[in-house]
Amino acid sequence: MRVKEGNKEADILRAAIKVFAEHGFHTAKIFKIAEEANVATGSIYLYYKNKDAILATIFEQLWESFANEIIVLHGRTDITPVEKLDFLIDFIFDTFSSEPHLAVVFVNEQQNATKLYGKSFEEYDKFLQFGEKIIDDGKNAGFFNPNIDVKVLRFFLLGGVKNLLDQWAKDNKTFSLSLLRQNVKQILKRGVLI
Amino acid sequence: MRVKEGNKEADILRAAIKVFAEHGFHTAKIFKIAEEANVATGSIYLYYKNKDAILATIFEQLWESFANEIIVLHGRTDITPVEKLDFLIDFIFDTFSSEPHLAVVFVNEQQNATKLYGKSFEEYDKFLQFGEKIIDDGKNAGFFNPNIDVKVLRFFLLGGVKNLLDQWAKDNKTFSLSLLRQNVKQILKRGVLI
DNA sequence: GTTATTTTTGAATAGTGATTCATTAATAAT
DNA sequence: ATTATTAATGAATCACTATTCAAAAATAAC
Repeated sequence: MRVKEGNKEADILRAAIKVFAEHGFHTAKIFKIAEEANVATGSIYLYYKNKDAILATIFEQLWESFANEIIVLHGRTDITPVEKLDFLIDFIFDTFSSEPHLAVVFVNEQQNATKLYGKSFEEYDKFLQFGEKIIDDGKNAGFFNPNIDVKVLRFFLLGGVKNLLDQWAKDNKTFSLSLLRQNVKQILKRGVLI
Repeated sequence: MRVKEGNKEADILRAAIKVFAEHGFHTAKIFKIAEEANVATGSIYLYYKNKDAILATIFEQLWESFANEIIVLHGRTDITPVEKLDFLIDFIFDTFSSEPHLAVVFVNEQQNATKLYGKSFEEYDKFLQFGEKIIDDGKNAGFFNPNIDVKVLRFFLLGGVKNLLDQWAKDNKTFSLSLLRQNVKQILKRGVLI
């Protein structure tokens, strides 16, 4: 009996992230992903049902990781809601700075991914839900301005961070990510006025 | 001699914005756009070279409008840089709230549009460039915090607003846009802390 | 009413690339 | 060494849809 060597499933996913980032989901060729993963075209279908399933897996894993992190943060009692937001921003920046291709896919292919069913929705919803809780806690504890709508903050922050990371990844990482995240935290907390 | 009736070119563009918003650029069918515009499939090619060209035109027109607005704002001497930012946010919100489909296309198809050459780059660059100028002016005049990187602010703000509008459009416009824009302005200026 | 000119149509074409599957390769078991 | 079983291959298939273009329709000019 023959046995599997290496981890082709992971190789393919890694390759797909790269190719999706470079070409976009729809213009990315399965052939190119196979090449990048050092497998034959057909092998991809041994590990993934089809092209859509590859994208779905990328988002599933990503949102799962984000949801897990935010749930842990929400549960902590040793830090304030303000610090929780800080750590969340750190986590997002850390994730994408170690995988720039993933940042690009995350920003550009959400729409395509949204069309596919599955676990990704659950985890994404969880992420939003606990983000909302942290902000509500922050309001109740008197840290955050109660006039600011929680949905607005949630989407504005997420969208702003996503766009920044996308630009950073496309700009070949020329500007410093740590400056970037400092700035985001500052804008968020204090605004831009003197 | 036969003469053109109506404005098919504009009809097609309008239809394309709708179909692109609903299905995404790559899964949008030319046939569907034609149907939506009440023309035959082939007629589309009398007015646009190909599918790409339709998307390019959408972005060209949009960025041209944004660039024009920001240039006028930048030139005004009767308002402060803070007010200029305010008005810019208003302009963006006004544009997209009157055309929700356009908001969705704008958010999701930028990557596809970026691949196409042409005027759109120029106008987009102009937009960013004058945005930068307004912020620099604001720093020099002592309104804005000089520690905040102008590129960060620019992309963060743009990304945040884009994401908000996208959610708003997809959410069938259930929440109030004017609340939304108030919140954005407030977060931007004062942050979220009390 | 006929002709000339321009617009519009929509079925046929043609290119593309995702997916399949018959074949080959590799290893384990005996 | 042989057989059984699973992994991997990649050329062939097949579905899909953007684009083309020959024909039809509409109007203007006379």
